[in-house]
Amino acid sequence: MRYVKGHGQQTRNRIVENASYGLRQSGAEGMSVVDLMKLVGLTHGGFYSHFDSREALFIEAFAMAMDQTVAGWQQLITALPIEERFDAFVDGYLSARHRDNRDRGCVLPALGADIARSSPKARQTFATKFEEMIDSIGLFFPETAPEEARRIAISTLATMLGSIVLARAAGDNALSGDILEAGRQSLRSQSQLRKSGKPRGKCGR
Amino acid sequence: MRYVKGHGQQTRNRIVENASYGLRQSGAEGMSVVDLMKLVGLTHGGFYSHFDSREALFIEAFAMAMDQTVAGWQQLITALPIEERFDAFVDGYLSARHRDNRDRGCVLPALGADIARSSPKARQTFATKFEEMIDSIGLFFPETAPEEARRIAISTLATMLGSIVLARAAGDNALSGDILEAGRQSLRSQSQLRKSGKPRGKCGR
DNA sequence: TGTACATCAGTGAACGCGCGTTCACTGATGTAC
DNA sequence: TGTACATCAGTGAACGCGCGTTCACTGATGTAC
Repeated sequence: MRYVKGHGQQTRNRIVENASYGLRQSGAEGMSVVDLMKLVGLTHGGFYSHFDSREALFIEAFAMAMDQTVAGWQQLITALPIEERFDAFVDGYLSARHRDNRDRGCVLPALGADIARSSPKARQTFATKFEEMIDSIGLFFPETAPEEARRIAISTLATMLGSIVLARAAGDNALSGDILEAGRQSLRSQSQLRKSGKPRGKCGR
Repeated sequence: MRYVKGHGQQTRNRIVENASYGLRQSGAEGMSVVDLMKLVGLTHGGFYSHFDSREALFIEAFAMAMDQTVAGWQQLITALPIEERFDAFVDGYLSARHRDNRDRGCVLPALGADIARSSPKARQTFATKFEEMIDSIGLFFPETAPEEARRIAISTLATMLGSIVLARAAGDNALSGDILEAGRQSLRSQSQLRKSGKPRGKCGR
């Protein structure tokens, strides 16, 4: 083979990319090397020309899935005027379309629970990229103090990923719709309150 | 064997109970029949005296994990005066202890993503028991209209499970602590707002 | 320019392994007489 | 009360299967002369 220069690298990228989709679709344990290579259009033996092990690919594919997730957000976000961005982000995330398309969707609901059981390297990747996610969401709140923007970003992500996990578990029915709607309403009303400029009461201890 | 009457049923219960813990610890795919039976103190062959298949056990163990989760909440809740219940529930759920004890913790962060990939029977179980969870949380808001109590219950659960998923992925460090704290603050400030009796603005479309 | 060789992505049979599952068997108990 | 038999939870070897991984090989391309 080796048709053109850089062909090997290109194949390698295709493997990682397909793995990034397959992982989100089927979970960390759900995608075999044979199935993956079939998807790419090659036989399984060639896999080890590109990667030392399935685990090594997992690390890379997971990192790509995190990157693609953030990139998707940023693309959506920058196409809209500032004041519409947060609502559009929430509506896009908590949509039936996102619920029904695991493979191209956010990596957090798809692989979140798996990461806790993964290797230290994968978890380090998570920690680094998750900080990027937080910063990315934090841009929605330019007028808020950094520590509070960070808190809001984190709890927003938690609510969104939790809602998608529940909506996917429920399936495609009234309950699933209720779950998405509950998440949207909760995030929207919190957003509205922030916009109205009311100082939030310091609560607790 | 067969030492006493009902011994078989008792063993069966021990298998389901251990599976309910093992599933939450290791995920739907992570616990083998051999490992499970070792935990119970028996050899693997005996498993099929009690269950038709691993899948049949999964259904039952998952149902038990859902039941145990709700039962744990109700136990915690009824031990406190009404006005302290919600905060205590949130603090207990979004605690380092819960993060670090997957096997006895809430089934949603542990198995939520797996359910979407499970059999229709398991998903039906989820839908039924999840409604019980919602109703259980809804009791925290006795003065709120039922539909709104339902929405609040769902989004509260989503935020909590999402926070635990993220905190477990992060591990046991500052980021993990930030995630738990962000969830607590978000849920508390929403709770405070509801208590202050302000009519929430109908937002949207 | 033409020829011989090196390179290396990709092939596909084969490997050991752990899994879920089956099955002939064991042996302590309950039951019939 | 004592004996023979039925019951059935539990044992552990064995099964087929799919998995991740290895390896000798292929064959189109790049390179040296």
